[in-house]
Order: sequence, then structure tokens, then C-alpha cells
Amino acid sequence: MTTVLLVDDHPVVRSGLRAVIEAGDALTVVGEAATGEEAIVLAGHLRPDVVLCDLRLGSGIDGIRTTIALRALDPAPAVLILTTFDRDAEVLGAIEAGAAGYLLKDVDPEVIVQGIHRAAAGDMVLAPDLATRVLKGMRSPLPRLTDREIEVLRHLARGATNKEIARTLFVTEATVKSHLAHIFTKLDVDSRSRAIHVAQETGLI
Amino acid sequence: MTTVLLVDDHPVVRSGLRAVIEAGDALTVVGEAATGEEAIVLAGHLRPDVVLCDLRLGSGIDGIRTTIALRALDPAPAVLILTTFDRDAEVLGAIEAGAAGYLLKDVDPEVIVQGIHRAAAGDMVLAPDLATRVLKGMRSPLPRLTDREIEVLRHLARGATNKEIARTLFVTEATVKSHLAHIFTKLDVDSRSRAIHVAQETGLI
DNA sequence: CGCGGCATCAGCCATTTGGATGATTCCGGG
DNA sequence: CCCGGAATCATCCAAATGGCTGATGCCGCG
Repeated sequence: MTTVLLVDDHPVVRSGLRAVIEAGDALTVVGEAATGEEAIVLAGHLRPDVVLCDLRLGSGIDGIRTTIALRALDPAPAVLILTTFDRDAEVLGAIEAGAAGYLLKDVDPEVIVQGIHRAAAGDMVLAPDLATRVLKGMRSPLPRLTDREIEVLRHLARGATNKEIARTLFVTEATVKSHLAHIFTKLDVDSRSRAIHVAQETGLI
Repeated sequence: MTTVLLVDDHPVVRSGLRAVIEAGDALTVVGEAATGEEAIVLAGHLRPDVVLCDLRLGSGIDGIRTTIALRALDPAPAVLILTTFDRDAEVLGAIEAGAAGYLLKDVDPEVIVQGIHRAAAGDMVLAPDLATRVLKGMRSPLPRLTDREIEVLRHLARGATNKEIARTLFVTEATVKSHLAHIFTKLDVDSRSRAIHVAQETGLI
């Protein structure tokens, strides 16, 4: 019998997953967590075979950090990410964090059940259309932005001008422009609007 | 016995809602729909007391349009919007479309059940923190953008320059700048980045 | 019919932005 | 200890953007 721990901040989704998973007789839900912190504690005690985890977990730590912490346990559960979005940076991030797979929530229940079985067996499981994107992502990896650049990017996305960013970061405008130039190069764009757009598309912010 | 129709593009969420709703004995789920179109047809046949509807419904028509169509039925079901996001334009839009209420998916199952009962009784039901925002929204209504302005705004959000927008809309750059000036005034901003930001915040796009 | 809202266009001007180039400092890894 | 990446700052210049004012044609509504 394969044991499963559910992690999702929405009670309704947890109920749905439980219903779907326990419809068959080869899987048991041994626990539910609403936050990443809770999930880590519970996984330590319950030692589930598979953790089914959302990426967005409300106010606490996100699914990626949760995955990293879970993979550090001994024995480490297989972590299967099940979420609503498919932004590149998040998919890649989850895989790098050691997730056994990444499924979108709009798939049929059957796919989820199969995914859990395959994750428990040590297989990698990816939604078909994601698989190709991930492989492409391997060849041309997402640009690596530094922490500072991400910080600037966030202010940018909130509509701040260079002057405003400079003030809030306690640097000169020249520095901000320098960071922006690097960001633009890495994202292969030539305007702040487009930078915001691709950053949101890929899930960088 | 109050009858309920579920509308959500995620099978898992529908399962969860069904489990939550049928846990008590005063509510029955009489049907499920994955799209708005499906919901309208089903509601015509099943005549549910309450329709529980997500706002984002994948590729087809959205929850707002679905609500409008549902309210045009005779007898018209009470429509309760249950969704993940709480963007102002969408909340307001749902209320204007005739929805009986608006709840966020992260609430406890109990709240959902109560909401259905109150909606069936003809009450208005809003999440507490939404209620205040809606009332505030009544006083200072969301800016009314024209269709053309929304169109320009969408291109803006995709990072297009004035020149590019002009080309794709078959107008001169002067016209684009004119639209932008109006958009900026209505949104009370002074840069394209900030316009994009508030448009996304309020759910205008 | 006249009025207002909308979409279209134009010109002028100040500010912002983006590109290019280069300098300095700091810090961690080989 | 030296190298390279990161962050910081600077200058110069061209292009894009934003503010202002004003004009035209269309259409719906009282």
C-alpha cells in the first residue's frame, strides 16, 4: 500500500484529492497539510511514500522550498508537484529541487493516480506538453539573474521609475540603469515593459 | 432539499466541492460542468437552486458571462462565485452580472456550505474582507475604459512599444499616444509600467 | 439639430529611458 | 595571491515616452 501526504492550502482541493486518490484501493492518504512548514513536520512523522504538493501555499514557504526540505528527510519521500500554473521557472525550479514530477491540476483524476504510482516507483512524471518544454529548457537554460537583479525586477514590475528604484534601494540611478542593462541582456529584451512581461511569463517573479 | 450545480474546469476541485457539500444532508449536487457553456445547458435542464461557479474556466467563456447567461434563465438559479483570486474588477463584475456572492477558495468548507444556504435563501454573501472593498468600490468606481483602450492596454502589457501597437492596430503613433494618455488619466498613473501594474492588480486585463 | 463621447491625427517640448563604454570596490574560489 | 563575477557609480548620446493643446469626423441621444 502506497502512502500519500497531501499539501495544499485549499481545504476543498485537499478533499478533492483525497476523494480521487482513495477511490482506488492501492493508495492511502495518511495526512494533510495546509502549509509547507506543516508538511515538513508531518512528513517526518508519517514517512509517506509520496508527497503531493501544490506550488503556491499561501503566506508561508512555497512548494519549491518545501520540496527541498522534504528531499532532505531520511527516508525522503517522492515529491509530486500538482499545481495550477505551468510557468517555466517554477517547473524547472521544482525539478531542480528534487521533485519527482510536475502535473497540472486540470488533468483527469486517473492521471494523478497514475502519477503517484509512478513517482512511488521512482519514475519521473511530467505532463506531456511540459516534458518538451523542460527538455528545451535544458538546452537553453533560463537566464540566471542575481538576487539584486531580481530585486530590481520586482520594483520594475510594480511600475517604479529608475529614480524611485534608486531611492528605495539606496543606490544611484546609474546603478539601477546598470542592473537594468544586465537584466535586459539576460532576458533578451529592450524595454522595461517587455522585461516585465517575460519575467511574468517565465515565472521569474 | 437544496440542489446545487458545480462549475469548475478542474475535476479535482469538483470532487472536493462535492465531498464538502454532500457531507451534510441538506444539500445535493445534481450536476457538474467543466465549462460555462456546459453549465448553461445543464442548468436549463436540471434547474438547480444554486450554481457554484469558478471565474476562470479554461478556454471557453468565463464565469462572468456564464453568470449573466444563468441569470437570464427562468427560473434563474442563485449564482455563487467561488474562485481563487480576488481582483477588484472581477469581484465587481461578478456582482454586477447578478451573482449572489463571491467566496475565495481558501475558506473552510463550512463557510462554503453556509454560503450556499444563504444564497439559496436570496441573501448576498461576500467574504468579509471583500465586503469592505466592494463597498469602497461603490464609492470610487473602477475607471471605465473603452474597448479600444482595453485593446491598447493589452498590447501594452505584452511589452509592445507605441510604434508596434500602432502597426498592429493600423493607426498612427499619435493615436496610440492619445489612447495611452486617456488610459493614464483614468488609471491615475504616469508611466506604462505602472499602468500595466494597476491594470493587472484590479483585473482590468 | 446640437452636444458629448469616442477614435483618429498632429506638433512641441521636457523627461525618461536605453545603449555604449569604462572605472572602482569587494569577495570568494582556484 | 590573482581572477572573475557582482555591485557600485559615471558620462555621453540617441530614441522613446509622456504632457499639453488642439483639430477632425462619426455616432447616439435628448
